[in-house]
Amino acid sequence: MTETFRSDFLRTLSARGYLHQITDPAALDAAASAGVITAYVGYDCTAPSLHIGNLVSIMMLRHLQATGHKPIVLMGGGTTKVGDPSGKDEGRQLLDDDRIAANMASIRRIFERFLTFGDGPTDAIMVNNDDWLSGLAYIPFLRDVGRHFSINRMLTFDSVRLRLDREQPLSFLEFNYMILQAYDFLELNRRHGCALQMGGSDQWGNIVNGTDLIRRIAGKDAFGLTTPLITRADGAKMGKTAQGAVWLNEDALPAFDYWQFWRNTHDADVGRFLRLFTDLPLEEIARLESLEGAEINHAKIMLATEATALCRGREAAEAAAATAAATFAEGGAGDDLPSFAVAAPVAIVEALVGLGFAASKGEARRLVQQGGARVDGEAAGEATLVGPGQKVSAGKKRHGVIIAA
RNA sequence: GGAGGGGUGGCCGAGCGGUCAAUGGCAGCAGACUGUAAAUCUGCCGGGUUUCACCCUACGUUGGUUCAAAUCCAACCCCCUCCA
Repeated sequence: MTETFRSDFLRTLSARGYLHQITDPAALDAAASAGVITAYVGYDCTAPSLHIGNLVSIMMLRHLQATGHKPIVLMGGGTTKVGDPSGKDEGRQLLDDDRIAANMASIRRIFERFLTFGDGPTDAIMVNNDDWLSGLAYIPFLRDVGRHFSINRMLTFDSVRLRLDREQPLSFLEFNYMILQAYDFLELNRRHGCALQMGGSDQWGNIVNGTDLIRRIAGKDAFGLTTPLITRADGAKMGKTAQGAVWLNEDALPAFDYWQFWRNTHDADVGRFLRLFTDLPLEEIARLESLEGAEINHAKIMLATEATALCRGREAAEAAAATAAATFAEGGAGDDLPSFAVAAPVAIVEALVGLGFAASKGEARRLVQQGGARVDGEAAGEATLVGPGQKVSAGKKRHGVIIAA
């Protein structure tokens, strides 16, 4: 996607590496140049927090708003009840309504960090597709919407075809997901004049279904845009750590850990991630990216602090950066480190488990035996006791402090 | 419906009566080297404990044979291939 765009919006997305496919690039560019366009991204409510994998699209909404357009955050309260079959071999476990509502409430908060909500023309709004999906009447829906979908064609979409090719079961419930998502787009087009749906490349099929449906029923043009799948330089899927997903919510992942995730980015990914996940100007990124050797650590610190500031606030980001500096550069301990409260000194093994650095005492013992456990920087033996005020480290990257109960 | 093959630790994949908590690879953890990077090398990698040992839980499910089963038998569940 290297063509030159006239609109700020597409120029920005293009320059920062967000573009994978666009249904009609020239027409979308013209529309974005001519006036305010309204665009949406849909989010599942399958977990209490979104994770790094959703961040690309969130940043895209941010750039959309920054370049003078209107973002809609669509919460998939209704579609989550169905489950997107894309890219999965097995049907997703169905969540009950309470769970979905709780997840949605928890997810909402993160968007306020990235977008400005309100009633103005380019203020972001948040809507829940359960509002229109749950009340749908089956027969009218089939007659109005269902008639526009060709089974023959749906069977050719990756999300469906891959399942069928592998002879994995695909329930009728899941088969309907793409129809509902297309209908969402139509509904948003009607209600809010939404003309663009964005998403990850795995959503292409679903998105195209939506633009087609709008053309057929409303007789209007609508656009779709997808981002590339973001992988790490070593090919691994991004955002997976040993502990699991990298969550955006503070209660699911402390700011310090979030900061550390970005700080540990591979050299080869730094430039790309700075463009995608921070607001830093491109010239500055080019400069940071050109640093070599140990110098590139400055770029990583910028990446970590800027990315954390967006998601958790500037204050939390600075605090995390300060903790990292105190802990790693000065060998001390920062305020953001995990802590474990004890009433009296305990065995090193207890402390390692208590701090969450080992899943079992056996694992903790192994850590000690291999010389990976340290107390205040000194290698610890199995007999070592630790008490309040001491710093306990597991390996070089995990540090915690013992506090008084 | 008939014939055959298969279900093993987070994943892939050996084992096919004792020496099996189960070869190997991936992932993960630690150590060395570094720059809190990558690559590389080394060690660890079910749980527990009073750790060179012992105990518990594990090889689809449930029973059985045996001093002894992931390995043999039966039934059941699920998956794959071919035939109808």
